[in-house]
Amino acid sequence: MTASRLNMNSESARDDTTRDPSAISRSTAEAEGFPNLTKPCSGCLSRERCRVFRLMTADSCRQAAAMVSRSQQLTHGEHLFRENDRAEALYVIKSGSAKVYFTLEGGSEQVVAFYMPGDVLGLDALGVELHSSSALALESTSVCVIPLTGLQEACVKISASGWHHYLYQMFSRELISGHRTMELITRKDAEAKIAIFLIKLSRQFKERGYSASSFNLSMKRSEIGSHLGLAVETVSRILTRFQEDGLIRVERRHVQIFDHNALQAWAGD
Amino acid sequence: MTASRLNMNSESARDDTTRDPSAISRSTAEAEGFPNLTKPCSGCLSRERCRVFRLMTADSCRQAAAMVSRSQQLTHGEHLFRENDRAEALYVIKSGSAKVYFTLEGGSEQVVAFYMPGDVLGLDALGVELHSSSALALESTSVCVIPLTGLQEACVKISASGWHHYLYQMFSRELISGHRTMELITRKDAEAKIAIFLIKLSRQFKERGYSASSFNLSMKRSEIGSHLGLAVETVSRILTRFQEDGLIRVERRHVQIFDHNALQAWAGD
DNA sequence: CGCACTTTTGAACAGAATCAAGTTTTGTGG
DNA sequence: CCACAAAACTTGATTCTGTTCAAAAGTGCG
Repeated sequence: MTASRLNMNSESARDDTTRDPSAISRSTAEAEGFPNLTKPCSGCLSRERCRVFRLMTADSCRQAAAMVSRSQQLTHGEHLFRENDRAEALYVIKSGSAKVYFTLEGGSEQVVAFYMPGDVLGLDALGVELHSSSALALESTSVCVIPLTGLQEACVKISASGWHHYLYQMFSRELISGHRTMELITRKDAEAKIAIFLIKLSRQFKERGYSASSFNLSMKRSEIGSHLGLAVETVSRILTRFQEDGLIRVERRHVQIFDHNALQAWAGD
Repeated sequence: MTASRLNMNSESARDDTTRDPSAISRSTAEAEGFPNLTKPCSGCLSRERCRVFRLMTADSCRQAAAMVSRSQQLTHGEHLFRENDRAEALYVIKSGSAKVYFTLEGGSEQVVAFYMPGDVLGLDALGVELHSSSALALESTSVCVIPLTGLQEACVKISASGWHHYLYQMFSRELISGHRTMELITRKDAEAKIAIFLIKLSRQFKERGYSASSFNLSMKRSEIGSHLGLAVETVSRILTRFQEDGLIRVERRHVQIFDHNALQAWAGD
């Protein structure tokens, strides 16, 4: 790797060396001497699903030790950061889930997105001083904290090895994801919103090695509603309707998907 | 300026030297020798409203010459880039306006945002290979093209002077702006959407030195509708209603705002 | 066990979409 | 430069989706 690559797709970013387990242990071995963590990421159970880790090549992985200072545990309902908090770190979810939201004038809240293991939180405050949104754990959640000071040092030290590029990639993905959410919200059809929401969740669980057809929602109906621009009652009603039609089974927070194709049909129109 | 600052608000980013005209000419004089443009930005009429320029300190301003390779003219309806185009540059609008949108399955389009002079387009593709959206000029528009290759070189050469920081700042602002748009779309009230839209436009014109109470819309009603999640007819109806109530006067694309407070009242609820 | 919160369900209402013309504007070619 | 066609905008009537209001049932936790 020669120079910072501003423009590169994820395929080419995944060097073979990153996928080679021996390369990883080599890099972690060389990381000795960094105070906070001697074996960066190597002990992390969520390593393979971590967006940051997946983007790293062996070269820059070596530097991760300087950045990943600590792991943080959150219980259900605890905040990772709040609106107007000073931005201090990026956070990668190791296990559990979180919602990012902000408070509207009326006191109600707008859920921007839900995040799962491997997802990165806090990008929206990387370039500005304060967080403009709040992040709250929806269940027992552990996150990997990457302090901005450490990130800054790492970026300067190894600016040639493309750390910035990883950040740009994360930013772009976040922007695109936001655009898709806009599309989702603007769809007039409530059935389509719910169908798309379920399909997206299903895909995300599958990507993380869990069942695509049986999973637990970590968010309340009202949070789903806030995210999709629907009233709680509508969310509830449509979930019930989908169940009555045999597409899914919902019991409290547990969801089973029986007819993925039918869901996709609802999503399509 | 010592090191890359990942976290800094816009106030501190605006060094006094940036605001000092003599410092600007000094830096542009030093830029001699760069092939493409001997006086970077100094001849640009939109310099003061350019988000990129405003973020630059005198130090990094000197490097702009290497990056700003050319100015590009677009006529009404011309594309700056399209979905799935290879990402090649960032674009700063010098004059005119543009919409960023993407096409939905049904063939309809989702307008992500409108952009005015000084705004930066193309960030969503900086970290990935392809544009996920299209950008189209809504009128005669001139843009400043910053090729990614040049940007890349500049970032490597002067990584210590904070160019990356400017990009992060732009990214964060873009993300936050997207979140606000989500809020706008989720508001159920069509009147509020239009009122907020008008107030935002008014503010943007004012920021750029134009009248806040009399301006021309560069977008069609249908584009406003697509952006706000409303049918064309609803946009038209509400504009008419606002006019009947004496809040505004709309004639084709020309808008006059008579009662800003009343608009704000509609926006609030 | 009781209280608070979440979820479900029902009924009525309201807001915005849709459908359907009609009007105005814009653009194009003769 | 005018005539004609296409696009953009407006206006009205109707329909319908999803909200709101209301209340009950289920769940969880101290």
